[in-house]
Amino acid sequence: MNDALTYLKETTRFEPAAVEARWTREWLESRLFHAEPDPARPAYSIVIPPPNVTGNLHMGHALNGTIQDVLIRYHRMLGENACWLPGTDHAGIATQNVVEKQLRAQGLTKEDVGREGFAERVWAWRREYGGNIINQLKRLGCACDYERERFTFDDGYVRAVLKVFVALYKKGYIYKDSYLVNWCPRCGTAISDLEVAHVDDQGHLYHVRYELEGGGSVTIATTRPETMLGDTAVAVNPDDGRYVDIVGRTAVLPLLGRKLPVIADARVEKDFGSGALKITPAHDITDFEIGRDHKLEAVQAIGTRGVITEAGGPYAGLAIMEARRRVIADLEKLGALEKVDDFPHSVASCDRCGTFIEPLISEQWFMDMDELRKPATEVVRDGRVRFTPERWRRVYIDWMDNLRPWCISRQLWWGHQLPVWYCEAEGCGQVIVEEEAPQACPACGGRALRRDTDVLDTWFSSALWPFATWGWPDETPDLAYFYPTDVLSTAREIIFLWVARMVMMGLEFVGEIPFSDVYIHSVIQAPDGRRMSKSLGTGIDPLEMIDKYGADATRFALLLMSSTQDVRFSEERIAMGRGFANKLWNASRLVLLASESCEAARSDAHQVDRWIASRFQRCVAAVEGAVGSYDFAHAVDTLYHFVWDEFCDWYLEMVKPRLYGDDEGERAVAAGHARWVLDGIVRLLHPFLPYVTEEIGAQYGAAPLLAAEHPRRDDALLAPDDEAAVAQVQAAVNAVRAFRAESGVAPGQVLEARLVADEAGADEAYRPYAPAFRALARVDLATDAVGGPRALGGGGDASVTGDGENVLLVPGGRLVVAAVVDRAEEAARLATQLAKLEAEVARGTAKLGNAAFVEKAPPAVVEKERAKLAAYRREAEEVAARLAAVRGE
RNA sequence: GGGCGAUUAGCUCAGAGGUAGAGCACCUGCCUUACAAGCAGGGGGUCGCUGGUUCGACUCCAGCAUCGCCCA
Repeated sequence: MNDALTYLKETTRFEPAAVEARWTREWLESRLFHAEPDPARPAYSIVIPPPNVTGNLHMGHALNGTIQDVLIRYHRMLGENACWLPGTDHAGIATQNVVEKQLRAQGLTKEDVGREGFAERVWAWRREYGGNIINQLKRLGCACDYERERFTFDDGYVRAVLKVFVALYKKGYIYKDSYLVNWCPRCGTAISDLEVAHVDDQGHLYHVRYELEGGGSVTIATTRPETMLGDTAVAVNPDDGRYVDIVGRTAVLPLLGRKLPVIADARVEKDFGSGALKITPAHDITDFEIGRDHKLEAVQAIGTRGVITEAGGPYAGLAIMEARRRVIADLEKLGALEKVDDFPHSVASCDRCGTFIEPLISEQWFMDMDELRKPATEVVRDGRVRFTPERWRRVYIDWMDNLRPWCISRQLWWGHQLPVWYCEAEGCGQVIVEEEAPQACPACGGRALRRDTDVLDTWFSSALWPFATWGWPDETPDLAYFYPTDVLSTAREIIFLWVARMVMMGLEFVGEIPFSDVYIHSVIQAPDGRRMSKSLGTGIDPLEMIDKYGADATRFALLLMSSTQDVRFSEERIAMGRGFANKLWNASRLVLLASESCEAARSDAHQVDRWIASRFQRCVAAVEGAVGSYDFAHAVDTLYHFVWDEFCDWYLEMVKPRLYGDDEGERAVAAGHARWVLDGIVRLLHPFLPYVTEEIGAQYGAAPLLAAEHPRRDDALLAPDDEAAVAQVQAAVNAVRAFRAESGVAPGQVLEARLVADEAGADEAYRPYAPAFRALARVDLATDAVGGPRALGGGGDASVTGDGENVLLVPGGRLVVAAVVDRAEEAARLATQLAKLEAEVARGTAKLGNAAFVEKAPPAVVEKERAKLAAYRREAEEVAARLAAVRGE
């Protein structure tokens, strides 16, 4: 016996760890995952939604990686030239935070090492850890074209980013403006709306009285009393009768004494608090807009580090919360604090670090989206870009319809620095925006040029991912061949972060959509239904699951879990996946060891062979349909049940007698067919469970399966008659098994049985299955054609009422099983059976007794009910007769 | 505040206008030569609530409740 056979024979459990390591290595070494443009074949391409370079694989990545891998392997096996491009984005804030933390551990700040030194350290960090997440995908079995791995800071990519910036600037879409932005005092940068998280907080609503010049007062309500240091007006709604008289008067800001005009503006909600609003244009978006329209001064009371500025007078230098406490205390002393209510509200915080966001007026670069969004919305409206599940389409369109200018500048040291230079020459003020650093000012010739220190939002560069990764702006063969890509598979919040921006940029710069399908996958929650997150301690590491159960098992479970919008993580399902991989491995051992040397060869000589071939076609069709509609849960569920329930539990059990029989020719036919089915299963399953299938395929020379052909459905192999016949045999075997278990007949005991057919020929259908009955039900089956229905227990047929004989109703007749059973137990068994049958008869009688049903239901449904009722009646009568006989009546 | 989704067995989830399903857990019996990570059998659910449509609703419609997510 050779080594391979010994391995197969001795490995009674599929052990993933060693197998996975070996195949991962071989796959990578063989460059199997690599693809090159080949005009002779259709392209199928996916770009990975680039994970954060500082990230580690979490469940969402694992699910998304599995989905993309299924698609890539599936399409590759269909003969398409499939390429999955991996990579990471440079994650401005996150990476800067990581490296700053590293510096802090050495007692340094980024200012200590300088901007260039800092960049060097980021690159050093990236060289060491930046490959983590992509390497983790390898453990999942992901067939990425790793040779094509890209990073948003690759040289070519940087060129693309600068080109896009310059082009959009020259079109007038990108501009610099002073505007209220979300400012993170801890990160020290502006961030976009999408980087702001809203968290519920139990706050307070402070009612503060502002005196009016010339007598009287107005009471305003605010949740952030410290911002009053930046107040420049008091506003009321023009329709608010309570306040019409004071509009145009002047209020006096308590504590600072600043004079505030009382203005009327429709944006003030009459129902909020007292109906009068303090206006702080520098620190609130609504106030900013009101201030702009009323030409109010914007007093910046809070600085970029979250500290009160000089404008705050005696409070200058205080941190925000401390300033709030002092302001409240001082207002109280003044008697200006009228009351404080509990007030639950939501607070904006930085998505990255959790610090409360300060809306702040500052000079930033913005990108106007008005022109870009129109075509990007249109391609979704007209279906050129499809969303699955379809409901996300509207989410995309709604978001697009409400787009505001995008703040694209960040005050970070890690990112694509703006290609913007300012001429420092006295009185020149020229702004130069070019891809290449200018030598001199084109306006005045001055050589003193200062580059803008801001960098671009990471998503500005990620938006170019579907085409910059293929070599754009150069017109590369890769770009021509692989773009547009086929599908972007991602999480729902990414619809805004990337999907929308990728579509806009793809249309603007390549003139084509970046992908035709967007698949939005499930969110995997913690087992208790909470969000899976590291900070909550609810995260579950997919790599631990892979270590414990194997990559195939993990993939299987993730796919099975991926059916709805949110789904709870279930480790049991991973165990289920492990069981499945093991089952498949063992079924393969049976087939391969039963026929050490034979070729897969389909045979249609036996009904059971035709049956499994037919069932397999149905499975292939179901998988094809499921993958085609991104319904991965159904695909794996179908495969699981076909392999386990039909192939293992029925087909292999029924084919065993032939596989182990004396007839050599018959053995070869059975083994050849079993191998044919096994090979089909292995190829069909490969995109889902790549490791175990590859390991099995290698045992008979089919590996690498990625280069094999995916099974195509062949309707010529569908055999409904054979399926119906085998279903009868299954029902008969089940009847015997149930009888044995319920009657306490020893499992090992072989029983004699005769089939009494109701209809001529019914026994013939069973005759070829005598060996199967012995193997599956442990009965020696003799068939006995007696023709025509006959009553039981009427005294005319002693054989079916004799002692030690038991009648089981099976399709097409009755099975008379010889077994001495306890009469009382048998009577109880029959009584239970009779009760069930009588209940069915009652149900059917009632239904057919309903005139409305008979009149209005489709005739086929009524007919079906009638037939069922007749069958139940007959069975009930027979069981009743048998029961009477057993009871000796 | 707006939107989306979920609510089915003890748990995690499928399903679907015509008699409720799986895996795990549980009970009974089996180490039957591929697999005890297995095999066979079994118990267990007024399908969140209230109305409506229909001959018939777990399924379709409306409202409500609870939970979750996304957006503001």
